[in-house]
Amino acid sequence: MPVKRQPDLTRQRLIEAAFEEMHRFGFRSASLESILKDTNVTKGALYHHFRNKTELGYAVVDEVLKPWVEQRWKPIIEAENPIDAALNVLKNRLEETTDEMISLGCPLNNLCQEMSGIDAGFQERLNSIVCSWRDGIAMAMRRGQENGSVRADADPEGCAAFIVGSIEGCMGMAKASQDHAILYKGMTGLAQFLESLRPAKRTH
Amino acid sequence: MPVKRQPDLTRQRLIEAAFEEMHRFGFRSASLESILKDTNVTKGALYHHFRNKTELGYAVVDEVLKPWVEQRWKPIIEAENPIDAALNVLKNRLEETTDEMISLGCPLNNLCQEMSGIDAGFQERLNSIVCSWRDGIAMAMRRGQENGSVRADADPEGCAAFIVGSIEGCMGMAKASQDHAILYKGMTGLAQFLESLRPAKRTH
DNA sequence: GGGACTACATACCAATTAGTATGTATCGTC
DNA sequence: GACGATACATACTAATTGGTATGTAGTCCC
Repeated sequence: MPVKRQPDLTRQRLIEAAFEEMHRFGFRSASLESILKDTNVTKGALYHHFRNKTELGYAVVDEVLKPWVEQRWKPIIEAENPIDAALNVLKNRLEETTDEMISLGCPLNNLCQEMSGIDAGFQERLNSIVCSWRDGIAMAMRRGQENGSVRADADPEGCAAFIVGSIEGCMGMAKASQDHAILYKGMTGLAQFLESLRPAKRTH
Repeated sequence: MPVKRQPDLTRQRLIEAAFEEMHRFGFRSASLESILKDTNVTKGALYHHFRNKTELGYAVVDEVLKPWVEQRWKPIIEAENPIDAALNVLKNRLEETTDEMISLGCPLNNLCQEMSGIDAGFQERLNSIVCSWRDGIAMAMRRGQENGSVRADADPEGCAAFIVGSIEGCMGMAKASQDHAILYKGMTGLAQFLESLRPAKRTH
């Protein structure tokens, strides 16, 4: 006899479909009907699992977007030599960024730009993701300064804000131009900046 | 006898109100009714001046957003020493960026992130703005390389893409965090990058 | 001043939206 | 196996949306 009810799976399918729909159209233009169609779930089921559209959006951020972001930048945050790690991760991210991702943009940045100014619930959740990314980089830089892989006069918080900002920004400009090459050029500039954070060679 | 009809002014008021509404809520969530309410213009008048909502949006981009952006970065593009000019403009922009602007985000970036992936008309128009900004910076850098104010081994196109990306990105992250300080930190990082573009001091 | 064109104004429409009310089948538990 | 709670399914609603049809008054030109 086949299993007829799998509430956890139903819920999971809903937030994953919602993530895609939101990535494509943004939260406010995401259509619940469209999500239901994609998942073959009914409206009754959706409103059983989520109180309203906003709660569904929050669940997407907490349960899909957050791990998605964290997993992507973990290598930098855990690295001994953050500059090497960052350059390596940047290269990998650059290679695996599909044309579709360029066209749709970074799901994190998309939501930030759409919702941060108009919904406190989204703002808090998204900011917590951005903050832990930024703080992770700053921490890695301080560790790098301790072990000598990062120059001592660099400001970890400032650099972290700049790095995160330029990554999201270059991704966004690549989306604006619908051109992968813009991302490549931007990341080359970032690589140059990262190199400048290495300690100066011994002169004597 | 008072003037009863001022079609040009009516049109201007509409696109300016639409610019504000779009800045606040994005294009798709911008409500025509709300724009009409703000301007005391009727629907008939609006649809006399614009064929549909999309054409209104295009007019906003071409006639309000484009000059708004161009005027803001003109000093860099025209400068003899682009690095000095950029640092100066950055400082000014930073000072004049209000809390409301942080909260709502850059109107250019907002629209790019919302519309580039889903409407070719917006994409082309917005991209033309981004491109002329980026190209202007690249041109200024080449000029700087010729007159010796920018190091010769820098890649103008790459740097321009990085500079524009990081400005928009840091602005976006400040919006995400709803914190002016993030913009300040990011722009400090950018200033550091710009300094690294100066020619190395003669060691001879 | 009269006709024609422009610049509006009003009222309406169809589609889509998030959300709800209510009914029913399945599931775990005793 | 009964019973209560969970997990759905169906049908509907109210509000908002962009867009249109049609009417009217100002404006310009001869």
